[in-house]
Amino acid sequence: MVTASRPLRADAARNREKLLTAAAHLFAERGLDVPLEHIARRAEVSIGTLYKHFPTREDFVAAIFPERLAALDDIGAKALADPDPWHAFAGYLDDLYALQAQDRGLNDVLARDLPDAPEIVSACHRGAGHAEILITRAVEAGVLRPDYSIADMATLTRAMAQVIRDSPEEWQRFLSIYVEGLKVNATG
Amino acid sequence: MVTASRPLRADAARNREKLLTAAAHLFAERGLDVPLEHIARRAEVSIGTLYKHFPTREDFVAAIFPERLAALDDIGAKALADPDPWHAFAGYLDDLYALQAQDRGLNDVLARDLPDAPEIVSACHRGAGHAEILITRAVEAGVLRPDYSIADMATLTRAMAQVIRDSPEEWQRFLSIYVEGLKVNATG
DNA sequence: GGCTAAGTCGAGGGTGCCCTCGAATTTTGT
DNA sequence: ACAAAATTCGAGGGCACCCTCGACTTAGCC
Repeated sequence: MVTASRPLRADAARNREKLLTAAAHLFAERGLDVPLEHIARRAEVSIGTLYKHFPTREDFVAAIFPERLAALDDIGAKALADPDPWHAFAGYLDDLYALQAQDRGLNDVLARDLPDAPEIVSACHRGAGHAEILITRAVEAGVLRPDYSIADMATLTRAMAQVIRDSPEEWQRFLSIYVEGLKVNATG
Repeated sequence: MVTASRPLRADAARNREKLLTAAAHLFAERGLDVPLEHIARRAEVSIGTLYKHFPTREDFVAAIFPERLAALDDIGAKALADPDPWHAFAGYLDDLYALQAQDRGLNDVLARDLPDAPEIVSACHRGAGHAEILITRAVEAGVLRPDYSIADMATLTRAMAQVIRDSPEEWQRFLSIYVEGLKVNATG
């Protein structure tokens, strides 16, 4: 399936690179919805060339985010290595949203249901896998409310995306209140 | 300032009414960003006539929402009448977001900083006044975490707006978790 | 009925974004 | 150095939305 197409011509490779870094910057600064024309301009390349290399916005997303989503695995690994189930779980949330807060584009990727690139989907699945384990552990240790689920985390993620967007200074406080509500001793 | 302009001609009054109800429905169903052309179409009135009556989108908002925001006062009054400070506070939040969940347009109005119509602003101020009292009461009763503020509620409102938008079945659960985190016994 | 002010209409101009396609240009292999 | 292949370019067509304006219609008054 994947045709091992002959290498790109020198100028094409250069332009592809320029487009990629332009898109990476603009996504991070302005989110996933930047006009493609802005990307082309910033890359100092014509709009036609942009479409030659990346026929759809999704192609940009697929090229840029899998690498960034690797950070998710790091965060997951770090949390899984933590022997304290509560600290592991809460730390995971902190790290996850800190990541989102740094990158408007990533924030969009994780908040939307949309992005369909298979590599993105699988990265999210891996992330959900880690989260699942962290949740189970914390529940079994009796420190996390027993009905907590991945679905709740998905909802939280969309809410956090919004909070990060409109008040980037307050997301930590907001999260800490929510997390407080998850502690098992709080139930009742 | 307010010129007591002579009464509208019959057809004009009729059209104004049609526009208002069309806008009210569309705002509630689709949110504040519906194309004005859709409102005109639904009202069976030309786009020119729409602009005659409501030169800006804000004019629609200003005409429609003050009435709906009256519900805020009811909710506030109900909560203030509740002798249990915790129940009053938590009930206020429940009622407020239930209101938002029923009306996509209202959800937008309360989530955005934008809408500048003076009547909207004052309704929100009144709402904030009630909330302030409820917070103070609950804090003084020792049931609400003492550092909780109106600013936190504003953040919550934006977060809830998002949750309501993309998972209308889950906002109650989400809110209940958050509120759990606010109980004073939960701190620590 | 007829006059006039008030109101209605919708074509059309403006903007911003999307995407395509053929002509012009550049790289690369010989 | 040259031709073929690959790539670039950007004008321009499409679409959705915004808003205006002058020609037409109608309500309301005598």
